[in-house]
Amino acid sequence: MRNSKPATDDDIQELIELFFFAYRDFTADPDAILAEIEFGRAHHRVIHFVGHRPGLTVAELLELLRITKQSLGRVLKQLVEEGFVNQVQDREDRRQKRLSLTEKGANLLEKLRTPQAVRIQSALLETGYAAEDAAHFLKAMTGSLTAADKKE
Amino acid sequence: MRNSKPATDDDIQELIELFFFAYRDFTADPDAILAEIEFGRAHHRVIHFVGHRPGLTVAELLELLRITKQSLGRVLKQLVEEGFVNQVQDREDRRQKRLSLTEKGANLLEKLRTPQAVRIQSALLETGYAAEDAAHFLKAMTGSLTAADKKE
DNA sequence: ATAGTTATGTCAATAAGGCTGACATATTAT
DNA sequence: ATAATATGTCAGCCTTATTGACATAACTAT
Repeated sequence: MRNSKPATDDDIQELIELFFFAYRDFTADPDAILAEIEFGRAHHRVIHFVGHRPGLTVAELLELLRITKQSLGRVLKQLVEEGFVNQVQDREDRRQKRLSLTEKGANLLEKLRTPQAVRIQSALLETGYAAEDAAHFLKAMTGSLTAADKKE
Repeated sequence: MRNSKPATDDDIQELIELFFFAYRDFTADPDAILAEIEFGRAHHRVIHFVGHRPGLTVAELLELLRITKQSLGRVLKQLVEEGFVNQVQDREDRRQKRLSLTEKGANLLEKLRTPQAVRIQSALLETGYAAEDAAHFLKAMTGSLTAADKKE
């Protein structure tokens, strides 16, 4: 796939717009499910990362989400109180709380994941692209623009 | 690129997450520019679509953004008052207002577009993918999940 | 032991950007 | 004339973010 023809301004313009539409629709499906149980997108993000990185700490979660602890606070509190997320004190550093999903939380995550997985699978099938290639592109879209910290 | 190996659950999981990161970083650059002039992401969206589809009506803009007219109202009003967007009455149907960017608006759009264009160009360069391929994938990610209205 | 730092949590105030519902106006269509 | 459409606006509400200040517990260094 190397050395394809360069992108024109119009190509770029189209990609900017498509990226907006794709993300808008990508989040719309789980949003609808979340609305039923009076949760929002913020809850989804927490459940996603806690589910995917069981045992992560609050500080690590904040860094992933790039929000303040005050913002996380309410959402996390709700998730814990309603039994979606577990907090256990770390043995070595008892200030830290290790987060993980309860079974209830794992069930919700799976429910939220499904439409997004279906959407991605159909897109891969439709285009014939490998997951690897899509991942490569999205990774290249991520991070700071100054190449300095590309390894992030 | 047809018939690549099928995506595993882990592949999908990674793509879901990468999509979140990519969009987070994609919007962070213009957000920083907008903050300087006390605008938000909502202003960006309006400027983008008005710039890209000069002469579109308010109703069309609402459909693109998928928000209510009350939500659009505040943002559009600001953009018009501060001279970024023009409204002209349609000749044939004088109820309609055709929206377009002023020079000031076009300048701002260009300024906002630049970091996003740079990000996309570097991602294409880094991966060696053609803009066309990226567009194809993002289009496949867009729309309703029920194939019924795939042509949208 | 004491002092400082770290991880977490919480309170209060503020803002952006969505939402619903209601209503107003001008214009077009029947 | 009446109804429907395109737009705008008022009022109130919600979620999710922000900053700043402060509290507590636990770890680290002196």
